[in-house]
Amino acid sequence: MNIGEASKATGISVKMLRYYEEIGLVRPALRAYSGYRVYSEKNISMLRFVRRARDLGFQVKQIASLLDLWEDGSRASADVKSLALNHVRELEQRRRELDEMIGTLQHLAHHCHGDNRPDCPILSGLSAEEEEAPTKPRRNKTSRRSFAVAG
Amino acid sequence: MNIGEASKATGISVKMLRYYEEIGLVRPALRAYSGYRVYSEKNISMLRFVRRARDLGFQVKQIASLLDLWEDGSRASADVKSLALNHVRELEQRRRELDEMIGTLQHLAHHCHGDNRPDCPILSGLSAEEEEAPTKPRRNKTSRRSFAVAG
DNA sequence: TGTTGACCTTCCAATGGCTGGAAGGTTCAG
DNA sequence: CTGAACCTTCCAGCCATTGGAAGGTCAACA
Repeated sequence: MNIGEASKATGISVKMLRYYEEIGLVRPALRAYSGYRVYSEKNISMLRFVRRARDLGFQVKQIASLLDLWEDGSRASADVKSLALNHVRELEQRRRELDEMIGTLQHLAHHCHGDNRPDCPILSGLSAEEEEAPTKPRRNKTSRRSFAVAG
Repeated sequence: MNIGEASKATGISVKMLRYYEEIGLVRPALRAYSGYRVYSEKNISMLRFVRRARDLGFQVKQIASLLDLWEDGSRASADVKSLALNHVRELEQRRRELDEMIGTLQHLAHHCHGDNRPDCPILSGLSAEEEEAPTKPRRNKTSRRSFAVAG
């Protein structure tokens, strides 16, 4: 199977197949005399595994770990589970952040007339000093403020 | 106010302040004789606006549009609202995708013993051919498959 | 047999939104 | 005057991916 067929079989683009090889996520494919990459059925199932993991939002490094476990017949399922659950926690964190954004925006939009007048609570909301309790701390090193106005 | 103070006042890193200027998201700051950037209170409130928009997940291009509207006294609030609601829809789409990932992973993890034996439904799940109805179509150009096994 | 045209190869560049670091200038307190 | 804490520019890298150029290979068909 050449790279185009492998792409169709796995749902990974040709570009990505080469990229995954380049970064060492998967072992280099064998080559035909022509220099073309040749994929075995085993390669294909590995790659499908990779794609499914990507679809679940795993990063390349995590997929590398998963692949190691996948290939390791003496793995402990606990290791896989912990990796998976850690990832779930990350996804849930991202979901919480999304939820907060959606909530805030919907709240702002709800109060916006949405007509041809310029008054807009969305824009005022975005201009607001700093509303409510800041849920996540600003990623600022220090929070002391010295508001000297430069001449 | 120099760039460090502006950073503290807005919650945008010094690097980002320079970057936003470079990509044209905000107008170049005035300069002192020394070459240092000098920020006015008006700059600061613009930048705060920018940060709040980023915190709500808007991309730089969208923030540029929002800034245009913000500065345009004759804007129609409908334009702002539509921009915001479009963004909400994107966020909701991302949340749906997250939900699906989380659901699938939790389902898999739930069936994994998580002990020191190697059997692991998570890994088998990731190896699975193609489970259920594919919710989103693969981003593959064609879906015909030709599984010729290369010699 | 030659010619398409669809493949394949490598390499280099760009995307977005940042962060880091080097090399050097400025400011300010001691 | 010295030193540190700023500031400046520029260049490079991160992640996962896409795009394109320049060129080699393969299969079908005239």
